[in-house]
Amino acid sequence: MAATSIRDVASRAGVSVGTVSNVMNHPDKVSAAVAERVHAAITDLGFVRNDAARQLRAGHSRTIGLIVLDSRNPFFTDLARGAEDRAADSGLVVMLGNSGEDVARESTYLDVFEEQRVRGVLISPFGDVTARLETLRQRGTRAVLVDRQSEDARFSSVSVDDVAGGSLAVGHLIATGRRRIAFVGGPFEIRQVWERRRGAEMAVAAASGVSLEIIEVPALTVLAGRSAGEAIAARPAADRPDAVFAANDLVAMGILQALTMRGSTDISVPRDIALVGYDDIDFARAAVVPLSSVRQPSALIGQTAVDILMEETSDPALEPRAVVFQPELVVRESTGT
Amino acid sequence: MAATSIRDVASRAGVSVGTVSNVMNHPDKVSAAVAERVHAAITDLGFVRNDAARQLRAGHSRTIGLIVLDSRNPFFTDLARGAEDRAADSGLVVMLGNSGEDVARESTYLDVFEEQRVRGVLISPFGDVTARLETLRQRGTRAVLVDRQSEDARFSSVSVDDVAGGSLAVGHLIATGRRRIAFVGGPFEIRQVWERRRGAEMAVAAASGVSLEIIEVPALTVLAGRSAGEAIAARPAADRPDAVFAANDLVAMGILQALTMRGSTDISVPRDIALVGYDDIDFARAAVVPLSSVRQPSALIGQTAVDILMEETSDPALEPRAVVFQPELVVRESTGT
DNA sequence: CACCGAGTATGAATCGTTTCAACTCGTGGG
DNA sequence: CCCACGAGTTGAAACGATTCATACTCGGTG
Repeated sequence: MAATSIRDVASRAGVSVGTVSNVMNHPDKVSAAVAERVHAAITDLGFVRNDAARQLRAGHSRTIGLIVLDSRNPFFTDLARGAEDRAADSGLVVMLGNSGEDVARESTYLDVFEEQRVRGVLISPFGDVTARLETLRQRGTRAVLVDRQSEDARFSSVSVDDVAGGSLAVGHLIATGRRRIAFVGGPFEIRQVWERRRGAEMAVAAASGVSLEIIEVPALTVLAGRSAGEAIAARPAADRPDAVFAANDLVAMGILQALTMRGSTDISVPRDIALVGYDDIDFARAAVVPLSSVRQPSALIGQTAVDILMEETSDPALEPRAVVFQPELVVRESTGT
Repeated sequence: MAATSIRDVASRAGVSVGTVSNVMNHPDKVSAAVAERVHAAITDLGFVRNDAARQLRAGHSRTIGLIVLDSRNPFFTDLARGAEDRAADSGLVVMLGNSGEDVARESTYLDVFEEQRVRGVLISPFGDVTARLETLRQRGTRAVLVDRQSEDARFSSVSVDDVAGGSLAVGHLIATGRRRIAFVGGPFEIRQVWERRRGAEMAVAAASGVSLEIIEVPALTVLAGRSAGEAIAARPAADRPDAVFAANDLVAMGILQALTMRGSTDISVPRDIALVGYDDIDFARAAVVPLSSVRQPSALIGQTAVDILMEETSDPALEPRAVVFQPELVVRESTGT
């Protein structure tokens, strides 16, 4: 509770508080001898700058807020990692908030981040937050959407073309001879889910004799995937799809577990049902049946988002811009032979 | 850039700043009529409290710092999730820092968190941080170790008995008839790794005719595991261990990938090599061969750590205490028939 | 010898909130 | 009719770092 302040340092070093501040923030304005003495005083007293005071004066903090849909999804931890690394380059820290696909939590995090006067917010939105982000901006806090484009281009965004990804996945299934395809995903309020589905529908429409069944799940989790997989396995063989495109890898792995773990009925992946996931998380390749998946440059998304945020905060007049990466199909055994 | 302050709110509501503050922090001290007017003014002006100013006055912030060894390891994201949830109950936010098994980053995060005057630090230490944490405490910032016990009981900790876990894993391997066991893990500066190894050694010592080989890896990652697995697979069959205990599930999954993916040599898990991991992450059960693992109550660790931190900050005189959970073996196919 | 300017150092003002002692005012008891 | 009391309200002080106009110091120049 010593609570040594800059004033204590000043008096011990025999200089004024302004000088101490200069030593720390504008070393060029200070003579070597004085700097030396001040540094000695700082270490002697174990002085640690109070960031709250600094930021009160500065008007903004040294942190970036990041809100993700699911902090347990490796895709988002990779994204966060990318953001964190890039932020560190600018001496910033990332505060990670997990909305868990819950509008209340999402909103709470926005509140907290605004009270903290974060440098900016990176958000993978769940609810309809455009209005909220608009008022945020009016009050001086920028936001960049991650993993999703701003529908009306009012905010910068870094995303991946999910429609293309969906087409890629289902196009591949069709090319390998599948005809009764199921899309497993949800909730559809998540735009990414919706767009992957749209991509799937486009691929189906472009082929002939191919059907697409939509199986909605309540969340993009392994558990939800397992339930969906069990439901599929419980059907008579003739009613089952011969291929499944899951909205992300967690769901895909849940489905895979359900299909492969039931001892009695023998459903083989990929023989009976081919399976494609989305995100290409590290664990996908280590799955029971190594999972084909649509790869997104997760860390790069986080890095780019931070870059854009830094540009925008240094020049607030900048027009919002949308960076869109292209996804890439990774074929493994779950759709192979 | 409106930067509406509490003063603006006060003048618009026709009251003093003290009253506005009371409306927000001590509603009981304020008449209903005035509270009403103040709330109206707040919404009219879109006032958002400046947390920096609040915390400057209060002397501490509303955040908790958490430093983990590897933010990509599901064990730690689960732990973080537990901490985050519990913190939210007290209106706090968790700042997540990833040391990535790097002393410099770890130290930087400690610096940043101290400047931010966080409520407390939860840390899964990598380097030798006791001295550092000691000075932190002297200056008023408490720390709680997570996933590791404080050797000299100077800090509270929430951990799991890693020696017991190691014994559990290797005991199980021995009980199922394995005799040439390998422990794959590292770096040994990570105490958890060291203790799991110790547990393994104890189990081996308690049996007869069982050997334990130590294979060191540079990090607890899938990649490191894969290299180790490849090295094992490259040996002549007679030189290979008949069981492997991996220091965590990431390493185990890497090993599994290496053993199962090489087309030529046919090594079967568990027939030729049984495999046990550690942490029982969600993905372990979905692995190529569902992975036996030692389960830790990850989220509970995070929750408990926050609880302890809250207790200690509200009563700084409290003696440090160590909560130790017991691990649990989960048997799946990788060590089964 | 007075004056200049570059190079340094000073310290009061400032950021926005919370706290707290002091004040106001209406009410009920004596 | 006065006083004491309590509930409600006020406004200035404090938190600690940064900024910036001001002041000081010296060596050099006209």
